[in-house]
Amino acid sequence: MDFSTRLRDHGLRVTRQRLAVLGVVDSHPHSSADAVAEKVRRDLPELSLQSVYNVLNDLTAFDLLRRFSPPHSPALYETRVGDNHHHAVCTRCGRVEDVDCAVGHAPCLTPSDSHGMTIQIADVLYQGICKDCAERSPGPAG
Amino acid sequence: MDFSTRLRDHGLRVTRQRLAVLGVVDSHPHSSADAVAEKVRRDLPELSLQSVYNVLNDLTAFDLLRRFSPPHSPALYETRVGDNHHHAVCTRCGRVEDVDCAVGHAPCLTPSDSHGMTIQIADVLYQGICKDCAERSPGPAG
DNA sequence: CCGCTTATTTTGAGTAAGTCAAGATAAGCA
DNA sequence: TGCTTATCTTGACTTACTCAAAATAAGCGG
Ligand SMILES: [Mn+2]
Ligand SMILES: [Mn+2]
Ligand SMILES: [Zn+2]
Ligand SMILES: [Zn+2]
Repeated sequence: MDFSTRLRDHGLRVTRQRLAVLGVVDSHPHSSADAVAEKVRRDLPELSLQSVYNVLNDLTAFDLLRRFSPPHSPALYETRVGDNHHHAVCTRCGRVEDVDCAVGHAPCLTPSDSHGMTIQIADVLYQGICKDCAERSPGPAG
Repeated sequence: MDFSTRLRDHGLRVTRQRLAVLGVVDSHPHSSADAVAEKVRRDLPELSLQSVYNVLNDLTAFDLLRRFSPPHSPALYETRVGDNHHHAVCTRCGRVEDVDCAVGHAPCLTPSDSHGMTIQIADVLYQGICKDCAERSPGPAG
């Protein structure tokens, strides 16, 4: 189902700004608001940064986008929603990779004890050193 | 082992500021920098917020503290390090609870495929509705 | 297609969280 | 006790993001 249809299905208006943001996030997963703005402006130079934030927030609320917040980084966005996949972040260069759920189907949604909380999302963030950074300087973490 | 010893073991100086911050974080796990500053100032009124950031950053780097960054929240700190435990955050009230690793001992450290990255930390962040918030208004997520 | 309604975007200001750098202070050692 | 330099404080600054009001334009009824 294309983005226009999905927007309409939620009662949201189909605007150039929303379609452009969705297109950029779709082709550049794990982009920050700034990065999205910069790329969208190649097609839509007059796009305001505020609109990028508006669009990202609205579409995240309606689950057309997914947001996650790695440490030392602005929030990142992707169109891959609903599959509870995880992320690995390189602590040296910030590189982000998708990681499928470790132990079969969404096991992370059933924690051993959650103090009576009803869990809806499990965001798993792996932190480590990516291959390139390890080759560049094989020392310990940093 | 007490905090002074652990500081010295890393070649770090033992200062009132560091001990006070460690004490507050220890008795108030999952505190933000602001919250730490406010509580430390009951004993050490002249403590600067910049020093709180300095101390939290330095001690996190030496693994005397652990930091994590829930969405829509400043970074939170705790003294419970090295056991790879996880966190559940209420999306309504922000409450944070510790959650032991779901599937035995640190399974989260071995993701199915990490694109060649050497994983060192797995931060699992469960998001949901806490018991109190659910009782207050039992509707769907918020 | 036209005009209306109101969601969306833009503009401009403002805030929260945290960093950077220079000088003052004090921890640890001789 | 005095020296060295890590640490702390002060003050300015940045980044990431929010808030509110005015301008624009999407979608609908005619
Ligand atoms: Mn992803
Ligand atoms: Mn904890
Ligand atoms: Zn890397
Ligand atoms: Zn709650």
